[in-house]
Amino acid sequence: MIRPTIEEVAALAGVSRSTVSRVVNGATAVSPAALEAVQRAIAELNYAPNRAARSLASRQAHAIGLVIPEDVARFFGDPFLAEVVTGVNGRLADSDHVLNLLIASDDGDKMTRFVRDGGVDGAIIVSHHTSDTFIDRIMDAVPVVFGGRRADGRVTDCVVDVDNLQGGRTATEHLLALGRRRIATITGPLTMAVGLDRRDGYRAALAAAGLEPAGEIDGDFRAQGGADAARALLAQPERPDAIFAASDLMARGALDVLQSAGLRVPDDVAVVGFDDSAVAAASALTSVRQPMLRQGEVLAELMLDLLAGRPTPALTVLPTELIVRESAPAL
Amino acid sequence: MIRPTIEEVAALAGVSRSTVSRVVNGATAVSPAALEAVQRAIAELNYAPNRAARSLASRQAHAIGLVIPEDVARFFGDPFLAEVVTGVNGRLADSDHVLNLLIASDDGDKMTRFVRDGGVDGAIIVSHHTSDTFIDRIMDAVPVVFGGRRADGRVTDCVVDVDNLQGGRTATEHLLALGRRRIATITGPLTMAVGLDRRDGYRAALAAAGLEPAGEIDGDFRAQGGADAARALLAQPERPDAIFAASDLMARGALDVLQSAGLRVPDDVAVVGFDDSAVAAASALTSVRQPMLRQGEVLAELMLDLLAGRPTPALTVLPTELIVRESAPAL
DNA sequence: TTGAAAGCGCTAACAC
DNA sequence: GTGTTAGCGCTTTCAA
Repeated sequence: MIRPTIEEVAALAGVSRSTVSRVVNGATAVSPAALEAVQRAIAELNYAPNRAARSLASRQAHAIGLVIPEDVARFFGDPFLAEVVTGVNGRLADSDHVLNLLIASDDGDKMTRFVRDGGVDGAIIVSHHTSDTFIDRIMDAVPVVFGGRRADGRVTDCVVDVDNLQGGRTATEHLLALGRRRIATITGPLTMAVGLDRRDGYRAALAAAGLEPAGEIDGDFRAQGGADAARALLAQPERPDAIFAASDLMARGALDVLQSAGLRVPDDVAVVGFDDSAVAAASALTSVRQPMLRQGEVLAELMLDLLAGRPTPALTVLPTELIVRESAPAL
Repeated sequence: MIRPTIEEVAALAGVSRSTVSRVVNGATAVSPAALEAVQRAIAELNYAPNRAARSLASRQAHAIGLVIPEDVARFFGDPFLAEVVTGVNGRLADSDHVLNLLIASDDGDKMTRFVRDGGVDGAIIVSHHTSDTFIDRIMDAVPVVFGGRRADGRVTDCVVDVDNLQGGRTATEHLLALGRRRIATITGPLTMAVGLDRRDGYRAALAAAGLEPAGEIDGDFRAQGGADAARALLAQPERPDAIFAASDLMARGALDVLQSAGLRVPDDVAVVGFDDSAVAAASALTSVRQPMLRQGEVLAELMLDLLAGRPTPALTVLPTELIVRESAPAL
């Protein structure tokens, strides 16, 4: 498998290397005749430009990195993130950038160096925490697009967020409309903006109704965390009559615990989740739907815009929608 | 953020570029004095070699790709794969290769081209199906290491497998020892060697006991698939008294269905899963443990060996172990 | 042990 | 529209 060089293509097509290069890079000014000759030669030789050479000369990697936080298992277990990645990948499919999922390893900063040394042209960061130290180091090397605001309030160029505040509020209002008065919440990590926002939406709705939270416990977005949190909630002196969990996975964990405790859902405890992922449908869970795939697509789109020097909005907020199912049915 | 070049480092250290290059690439023959001067200069300038230039000159990407099958959601949802990736990443941490997770998109072959154009030095392929067309195309471009045999029986250089046959057999024998006689299985995809092997182990154990399978249904490794399969099993004229599911996720899905159907586990139906992932522990599920992290580490290790030209075994088989919990307790 | 010199395969001015 | 000419920043013989 010897790869042909641009030189050979040029020779076969009877043109210069420059012309071949022009064709390869979306010919702006090439005669139809030359264009065709080159395309034919490329096809015949099965030519593909050498990435390293191209990067070196053009100072572009033609690759976009999507940074996966160190805790790979958590990232992989999250249906929301899977959808986001799918969206990003889909949008990038017909660009000439490849997607590289990069793991943010702690040790020696490998990922950071890769990014800084020109491994990618830009980075998409999702599922980030206040404790992530790599963010600043890659931000001053390449353009970065964030899925979700930075929880520490740092300013960033470009973020795609979901209206988590409204989502938390809607979920809680639904529970209130159902007549529930002892509403608890299982939050996401409070080191993440999503975690904070959903909780704040919950608080806002309760406050508007003149009620106090009936319990706020961090469930870390995972099923196990949700189960643990639910147990803690049940151990409280006054049992909640409703739970708003900031992710479907946590809601699902809570559902298991409620069931084991012999409590009926929604009769004894109504439950609302967040994401409207496959788990929600499978568990008849009322959930706040967020456009996961779309978020990925927008993230990719913005990155492409940024790289092309097109103007981009600093903040894009995507809407949420309450999907009502049996765990907290309509009145 | 202007990156210093090797030239500047050389100047500061008072040596030639060649010497700096030698130091950067694991100095084979550099005087202690030069070595130190260079190291000091590198530190002072915060120098890191330009990836593209390095790749171009050395014809090495210093990167290893781990190919993620198109169906991102399935890959991400699988705790086994998350562990494997963690293992690979961990082993690669102190090598000078970065790990790139690459998504095998269908359209236009983006990932394949990336690999063939020198984007990575080698590829690790896990979770592959007989229908995957990209495999052959990357195999003739770079060294490839497989997690799991190819289900179509094609010969490959280097595969790391788990003793799935034995695992399936052990699980089934345990159920037999419990006195179960109508044992059904929920298989993984039969387009994957793991799927086939675990089922064959199950069959072998039954055959040895002179029994027939009480049902074999494909559950695709996911919770939803496991639930659907369990429903199909319950719809059969004779209800199974035990189920061996080829993954914990499927076992978990089955557990839910059994519970909804008012059946007691293990009294009415005993259940054994596979993976011994977090779900198993959380659900008190008896499961066949496979060394997931270790598999990732071995995969990475072999790739590194391959790239270094060291001899590598064509097949490495890792052992499994039955972990007994309440869903199929010890006698 | 070290340096000089010749590229790696491509892009990007610049001239034609 | 097209070719010529320089490099991009590094590795790597080859001599010294």
